[in-house]
Amino acid sequence: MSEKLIPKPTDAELEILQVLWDNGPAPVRLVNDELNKKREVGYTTTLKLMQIMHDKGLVTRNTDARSHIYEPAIPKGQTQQNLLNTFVDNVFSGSAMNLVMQALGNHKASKDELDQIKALIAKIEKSED
Amino acid sequence: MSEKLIPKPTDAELEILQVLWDNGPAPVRLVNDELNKKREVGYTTTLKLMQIMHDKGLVTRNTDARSHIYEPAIPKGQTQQNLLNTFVDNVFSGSAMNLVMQALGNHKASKDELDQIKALIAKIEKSED
DNA sequence: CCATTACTACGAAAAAAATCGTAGTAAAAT
DNA sequence: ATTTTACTACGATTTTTTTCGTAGTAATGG
Repeated sequence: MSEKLIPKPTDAELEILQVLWDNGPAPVRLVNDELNKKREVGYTTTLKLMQIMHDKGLVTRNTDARSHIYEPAIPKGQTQQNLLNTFVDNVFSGSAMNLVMQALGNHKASKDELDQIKALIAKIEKSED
Repeated sequence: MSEKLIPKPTDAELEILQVLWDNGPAPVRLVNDELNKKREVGYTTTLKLMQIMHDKGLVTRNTDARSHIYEPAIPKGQTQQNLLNTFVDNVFSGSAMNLVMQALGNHKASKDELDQIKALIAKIEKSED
């Protein structure tokens, strides 16, 4: 028991998680450098955020070395799924299908991608018999 | 010039927009009643938010009658699309297909829904020749 | 009429999120 | 060994979002 509830990451926190997912475990310096490729952020801002994320349980860290190494506490896919569920509720009144239709309709998908989706659908249909 | 940029609605603002989209143009009272079916919110809170939304250009209003009638300034589908784009960028690194796959994979879709998607895909494929 | 009710306007407080400066200290460089 | 550099810690500020109280006023009912 005492399952600690890990909160939904905020937008700024999500940016940091993206860097960690893409680059693997990393120190603040690297994360901050990555963020600064997109927009200007102070080092201590990033540091503070990552410390907060650690408090919240969004990341774990190894403090053996002087520069602490952070990594996501929750796998990318699972976090995406959580955020997706909330988003579907908030924006599409809970209808994932509406979201899919809208996403499919407005982003142009390549033939490969469409094939992938068809394959996935086929798989779902098969497993549902 | 001076194209007024309409900002992304916040979460609380989105709840209000949902009510307006579902119910059509409505006064604050109705919106607040609807919100209170889900959670407790004070009337003046809702009023203030809707006034702010009006300032931001998210809603228009008719002030002829004593109780002002609000309506969304932007159609539901377009707002959903905007939010979807931001969400895809933030959470799926810009890949709408990844999002679709995840949404399809984890929400169980009914046969009808899958058929709808297949039809949509077929349509997309046809139009792409 | 007068009292009650139902609105809007608006300031301001409370809460949540993001940003940064300063202090302290270990490591590295000279 | 002294200076410079590179970190963490942490308080505090700023910005954004959400919430609400109070005041003023038009409409409504008795």
